[in-house]
Amino acid sequence: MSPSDPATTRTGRPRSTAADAAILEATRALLVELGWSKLTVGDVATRAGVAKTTLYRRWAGKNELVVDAVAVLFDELEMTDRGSLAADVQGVVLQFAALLERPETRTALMAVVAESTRDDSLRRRIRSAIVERQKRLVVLGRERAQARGELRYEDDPSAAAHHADLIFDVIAGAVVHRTLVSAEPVDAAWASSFTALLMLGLAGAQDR
Amino acid sequence: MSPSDPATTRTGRPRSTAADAAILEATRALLVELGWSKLTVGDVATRAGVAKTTLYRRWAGKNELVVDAVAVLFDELEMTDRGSLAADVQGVVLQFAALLERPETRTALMAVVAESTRDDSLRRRIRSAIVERQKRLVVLGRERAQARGELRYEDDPSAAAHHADLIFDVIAGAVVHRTLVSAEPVDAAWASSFTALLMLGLAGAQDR
DNA sequence: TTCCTTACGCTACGACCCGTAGCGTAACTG
DNA sequence: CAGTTACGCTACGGGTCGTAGCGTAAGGAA
Repeated sequence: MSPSDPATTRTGRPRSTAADAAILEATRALLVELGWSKLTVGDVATRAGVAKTTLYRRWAGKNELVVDAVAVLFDELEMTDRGSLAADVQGVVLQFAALLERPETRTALMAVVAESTRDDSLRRRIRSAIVERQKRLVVLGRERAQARGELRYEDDPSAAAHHADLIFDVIAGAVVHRTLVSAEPVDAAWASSFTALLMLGLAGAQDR
Repeated sequence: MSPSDPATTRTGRPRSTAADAAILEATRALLVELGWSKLTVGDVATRAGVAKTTLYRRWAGKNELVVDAVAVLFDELEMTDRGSLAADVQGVVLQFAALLERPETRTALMAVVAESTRDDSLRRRIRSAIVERQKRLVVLGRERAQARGELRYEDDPSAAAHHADLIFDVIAGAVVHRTLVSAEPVDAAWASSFTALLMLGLAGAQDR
């Protein structure tokens, strides 16, 4: 996470971990105040009480900085066992939606994804810092459902991985699209309808 | 679409519709070559063979310009009747995925959505120019499925609209997320798995 | 035709942001 | 203590933005 890892730096003055924290904190604050497009690296450095050169020693630019600044927010996501697959899905949907309600993530998430379409290293950074964190919840929820007998265990491990990826894209994609593209709230009612659709399918969801 | 609408301009020299077309075409070409972040308004004007001031007379800035330039690509989307709801879903998924494979849309779509989180007028422009165009397909597919007897007719028109919105967010969201966030291809196999999930639900999709 | 109005191409401009270089100083190591 | 790296600061060239001002071009109205 923080670029000041003493494992690589043996001698000389060590990187200030306080500067790391101040920079990331300032980045989040300015994302709230200004949004992605008006955020400048110089502003972040000033707000953090740090020289611009200090910031550039740690991050290559705005993209990488914002990814790291926002990534920690995804640690809030957790998968409490709610007793059934449907309840777990609904819970994770509402948690993820709450995260996307925050102005930092709202303005930053799609922006860095857009940038990543032309920058492979940025895409990998997003994957490891953000995407994998969310996907863990899906894998965990699936395992719980299998233990409950709500879902079958897959024989083929490759098919199981593909299935988990599919579920992940459907859940995360629907919430993101609803929030940022359709720009309508993910409330309990929507989460309930979505969960029903996911559990029962198009035809089945109409008959509940 | 094109900002040169003679309805408002009565007297004086009319706007050049050729300039409109050249600007939008140049925008798409430079989106392919440079991507969203490195695209500059000055470059577009030069490529279009037009003065920068001419461009600014028509569009407020990069955001609005790119939305209009990309919007026409969504006219390609069409809903041919494939005989069943599942086939229609799979068809529309593959069509939308093909659109997202194009470098113009790939780099531009999420970027303007990200911008729109802080710009209401841009959000409305995206909605009318892009989102509504896609949503029509969902509404049409639903009506066909109802006519076939695959889906029930809803009594409450408000519930029907919510249901269509939900389906739209699920389909479009999953395809976008798979393509741009997970950065993996939407091929026939994925489309088939997704369609099965949407038709049968989580448990049902495992038993096909 | 002659006027009036608006669009066009061109140039120039201040403002802003980027990313880096160079310097003297600070902090930690052997 | 000497060696090494980080820090704050200043300054800079390069690029983009969005606008103003000019003379000219292309239509409509008297």
